[in-house]
Amino acid sequence: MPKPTLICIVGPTAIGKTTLSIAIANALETEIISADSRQFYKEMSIGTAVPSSEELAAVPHHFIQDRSIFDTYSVGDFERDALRKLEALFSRHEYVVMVGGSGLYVDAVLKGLDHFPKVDPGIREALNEKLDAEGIETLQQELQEADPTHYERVDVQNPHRLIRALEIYRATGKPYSSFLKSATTQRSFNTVLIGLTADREIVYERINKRVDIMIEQGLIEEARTLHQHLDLNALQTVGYRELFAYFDGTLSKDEAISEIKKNTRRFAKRQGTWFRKNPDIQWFDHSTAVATILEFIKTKSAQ
RNA sequence: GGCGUCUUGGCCGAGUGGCUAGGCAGGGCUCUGCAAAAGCUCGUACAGCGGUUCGAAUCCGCUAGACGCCU
Repeated sequence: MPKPTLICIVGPTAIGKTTLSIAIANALETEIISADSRQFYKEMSIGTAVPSSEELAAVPHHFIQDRSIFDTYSVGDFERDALRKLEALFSRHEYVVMVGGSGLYVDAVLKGLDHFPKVDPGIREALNEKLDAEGIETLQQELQEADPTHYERVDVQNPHRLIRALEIYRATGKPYSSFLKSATTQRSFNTVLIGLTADREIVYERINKRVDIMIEQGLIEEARTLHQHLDLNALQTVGYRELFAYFDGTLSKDEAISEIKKNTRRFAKRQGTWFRKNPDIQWFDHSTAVATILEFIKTKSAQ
């Protein structure tokens, strides 16, 4: 029996991934797994541009708004859940489509992460407090002593990276670097990676337009209901934080909206940086006919 | 037509003879459980031409453009 195929669609935000994924899933009579780190949350819809109810009705979707902003969820959880889901789906489908703009989440499913133990959230809290109270130097110092190998490699200016390495060390007593196996994980499925792209100006235009539409659809009202939860990780999200700043009086409404556009543009740029370095991606212009892409998928998966 | 003021990188903006402000926008990049996060990094521009000077964005002249006032 041949290996099943995971068709993975990536690309910058607002390029049209959702539409393409539905067309392809439809043509192949299969289902869609979302690899979007913000569309998991049921409390957010407008700002995360989740598929519309018509789109969701057209093709079964997974990992769309299936948990709450109050849950803690990370790439590791997603890798595990997605693989389990894929196994189930591949028992009835030859193809499954995965779409998403979250590079790390996509890579977790495709290439796998090394296994790290669960860390008590209190440890991270303590590290964050240490950062606030004593500054980043103290974290750098601690890591230099605990894990000189990783200290050499990590971006020591980046508190997130420092804290991750230290929380593993504090939780296990073993250096973060000792968990890195960097062995390429074998998957039980083949992968066809499709990147959607367009000239920068076009992407930016689409982003600007989409933000205006989100505002028309009631993003401000949606954000207002979530304002009280602004500290939650799920709400460290473009489109919400800027509006929280507006509610708090730091920004005017118009400023908040143009900040959302700017931050979304920057996000798209970072997505580009991430995906560009993956040589396995076959890029298509966003105007490419679905039939052309389907043909590519068929040829590629037959190899 | 006359007189005066102004002209700095995509934008804003400091700088009044030597030591290449700064901000924003934009670009490039990093990345193994906070990832729509977090972090790193990149700009020798002074309207044009000529002159003074060892040396000019800074001084002088002409030209062009903008603005203002006068006739």
